[in-house]
Amino acid sequence: MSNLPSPARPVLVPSEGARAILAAAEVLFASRGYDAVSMNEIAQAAGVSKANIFHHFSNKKALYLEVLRTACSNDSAELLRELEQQSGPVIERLQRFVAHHLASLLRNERSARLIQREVRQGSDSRAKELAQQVFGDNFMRLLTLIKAGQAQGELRADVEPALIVVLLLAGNIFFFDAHRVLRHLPETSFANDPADFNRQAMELLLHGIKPQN
Amino acid sequence: MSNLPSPARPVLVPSEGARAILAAAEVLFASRGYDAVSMNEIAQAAGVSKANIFHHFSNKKALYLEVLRTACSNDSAELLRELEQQSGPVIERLQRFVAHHLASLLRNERSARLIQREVRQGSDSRAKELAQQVFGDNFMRLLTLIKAGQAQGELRADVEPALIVVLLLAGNIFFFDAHRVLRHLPETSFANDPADFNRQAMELLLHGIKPQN
DNA sequence: GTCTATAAATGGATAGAC
DNA sequence: GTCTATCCATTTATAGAC
Repeated sequence: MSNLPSPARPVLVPSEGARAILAAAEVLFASRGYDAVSMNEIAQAAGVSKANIFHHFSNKKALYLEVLRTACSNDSAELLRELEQQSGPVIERLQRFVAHHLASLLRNERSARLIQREVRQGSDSRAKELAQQVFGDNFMRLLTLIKAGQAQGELRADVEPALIVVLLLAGNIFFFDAHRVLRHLPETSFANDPADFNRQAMELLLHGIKPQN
Repeated sequence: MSNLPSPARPVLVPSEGARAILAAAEVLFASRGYDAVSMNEIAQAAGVSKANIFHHFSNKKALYLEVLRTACSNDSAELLRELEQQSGPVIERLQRFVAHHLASLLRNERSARLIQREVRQGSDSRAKELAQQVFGDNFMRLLTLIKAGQAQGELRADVEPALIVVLLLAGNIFFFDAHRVLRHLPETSFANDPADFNRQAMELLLHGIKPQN
């Protein structure tokens, strides 16, 4: 996969056929990955001819990148909005964000899977692109939120803020990835209840697993 | 993908050619996934003819499952050994395990990626198989370790033990998946130093991110 | 924009000699 | 066990009519 399409590109309004193709492709690419899905299959799912796909998209890779691009911008925009509209104590804001983030992952499962695939198997230059164009804004906003909490004494000041961000996200993403497997392991009732997982994980992260003296 | 091969299967010693094929296939499947890799490619990488692969393995899926099976048993065995040889205070044992686990993920990057792919895109019945046959033992051992810590007062008793296990693993797996991307985000010096990440993350998980009053 | 028909290449898998 | 040669289905992509 080559570069992520530049955001300053002229975005034409897609025709009805094109939208049907994009929607069908998103479902298929997300659930089985780029290589396992054929253009034939996409055409059938979209209810158009295979040649019609090549009329709207120059080749398979271009179609995939278009699917990926819209997934990225949708998800990213949604989370950014959430982060901006926040108010109140930092801890509560973090709690709301984390809950919203996990719910958003589960609700937009397809986009999330697409993006994660890129994170994991993309090249090094692609990792940089993703960091800057997709995750950069959200990450920095979380960072400043946490620094604000530290400045006000709501959070410990002797911890790297980025580490807190990472642990918050790690829990959510692990839950998203693994809850199907977790359910089959012992004593994991929370695996069926994302909100409950969020509550317990946040409580744990706030107070630690050591008894308070 | 059908069932994981039964562990009680008669394991014949593989010939030299078969081992070369398995090794080449592991590299390719791990880095690009099942569908993106062709038998032609594997043959070239292994330095044998394509027909020879079909002599040793009945078809592509069988080859893939064999690769996966050895990856699972190797990784799982290594971690089980680590957990069994442990002694000392529970917190220190957890710390050693977590460090060992992350190092093992990074060292055996290929096996880890193969197994993770199965966790993420496998069917529901496959998720159950993985939970029981691959992760079950390690998970339960960690569980009893944490319960021991709670019983002795080393750890808070009012937290679900499985949740602690999940958060420990989540940090490691997130680091493993995302450190390439993390490196390009601001203030993430720990992204280049797994041991440092482990230290800081464990400290945070032990004491929490709230100031101790 | 949409289609049918077809090209050109590659995919997994087999036959049969050595 | 290993090879060359081949089969056949499927793949991406194009040509050209409507």
